Amino acid sequence: MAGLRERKKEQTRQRIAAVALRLFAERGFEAVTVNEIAESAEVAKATLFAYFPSKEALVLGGVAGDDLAGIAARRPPGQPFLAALRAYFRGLAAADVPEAELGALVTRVRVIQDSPALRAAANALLYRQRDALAAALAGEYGNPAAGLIAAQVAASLLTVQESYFQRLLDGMSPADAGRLLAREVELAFDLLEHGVNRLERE
Amino acid sequence: MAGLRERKKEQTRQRIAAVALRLFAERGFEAVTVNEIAESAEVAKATLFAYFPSKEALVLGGVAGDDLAGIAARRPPGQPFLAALRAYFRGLAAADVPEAELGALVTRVRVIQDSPALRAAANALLYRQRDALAAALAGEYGNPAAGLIAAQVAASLLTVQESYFQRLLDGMSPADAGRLLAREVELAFDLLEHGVNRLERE
DNA sequence: GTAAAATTCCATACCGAGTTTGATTTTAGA
DNA sequence: TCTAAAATCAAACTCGGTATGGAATTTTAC
Repeated sequence: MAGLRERKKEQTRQRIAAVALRLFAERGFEAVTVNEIAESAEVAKATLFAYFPSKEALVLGGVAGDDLAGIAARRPPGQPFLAALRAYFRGLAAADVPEAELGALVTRVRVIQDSPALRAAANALLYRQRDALAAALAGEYGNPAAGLIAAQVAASLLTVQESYFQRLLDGMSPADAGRLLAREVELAFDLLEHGVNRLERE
Repeated sequence: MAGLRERKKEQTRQRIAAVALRLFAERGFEAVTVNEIAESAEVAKATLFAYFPSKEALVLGGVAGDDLAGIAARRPPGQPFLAALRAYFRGLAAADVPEAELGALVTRVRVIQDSPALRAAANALLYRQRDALAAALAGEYGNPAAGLIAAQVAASLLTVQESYFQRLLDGMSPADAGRLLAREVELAFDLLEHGVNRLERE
């Protein structure tokens, strides 16, 4: 299976992505041209675009996002979908990031946040999540409601994620950021379940 | 004030936008080049880009979006902000689109919906709304909550708007679409105020 | 082990969006 | 009418991305 060809391809792919991320981190996404990346990675530009469909994909290529629709669809029968999602994100917040990966993660997040084009591309991933979740909920809630709920869920989770990453970028320790993340996850789901009115009363 | 200079600029601006929209409607956003548009409008490409910062702006230039933050900030004292927004959108849904503008509106919406690039650009406008609303609500709800609420509100209104436009594109009469829109506005705000749990009980 | 088939890679030329430049025209205002 | 500011223009340029056709490499079949 893993013939020479496959191995070399994987090496090349990773080399290109690593070179790109390093250059982006040094000088910013828009200030680096794909020609430079190709040159630094010692491939032709056409080869680079054979591995990655766009400049944005050099950074976002591996980012799949959370499979909201799948989590909702695979939940135990009888469990409300918001409870399933809450449990999933509670787990994510509790699992701390391995020290080894933290630096690379923060670098990548900083590169993304600093570039409007990358933020837009990341948002496009979210819109697909939203639509998939809406489809998964349509049977249960009917059609105008399912779309609204999915939109609110996706928007909430994006916001939670954004502020978590922002805290890491601001230099907060991963442990502290994780704790705040956990609280924000609970707040987000409370809000989704009970609405703004409930919040005001507290 | 409105000297010859200003009048000619306005004419040129509108001529460019009108030519662009016509070409986009005929052949699709990505199939028309800005060179063609400039040629058809009888201006140089550089002039076109002096009027519009991007190809997308040729379609979205006049679209400001609803000023969510302003509506929240200017509401009568004592009124909850969701009530103010609900009243505003209720008014929008009740006011029917003038027959004369309908064709142009539907054309523009179709062009936008048919183009990923334009949809992405339209979404970027929404993100600014979201952030402005979050800032306006920060004093009242504190910071993690205000961001979450603003995200839910913005996402909900986008969804409502999307399905309204979709119905117009599907050929539904503006009157019928308006009635459904009114119902969806109420649903969206009910959901925002009381959460998903309340919905399930109905 | 070797030849053919498939795949990968590269150099180059090309396209379209958007910017820059510097010259030319048009308008405003005295 | 004369001048200064503003608008327009053509042309060349940058950058992301695609197409092409051939060269190099790996796989596979014998």
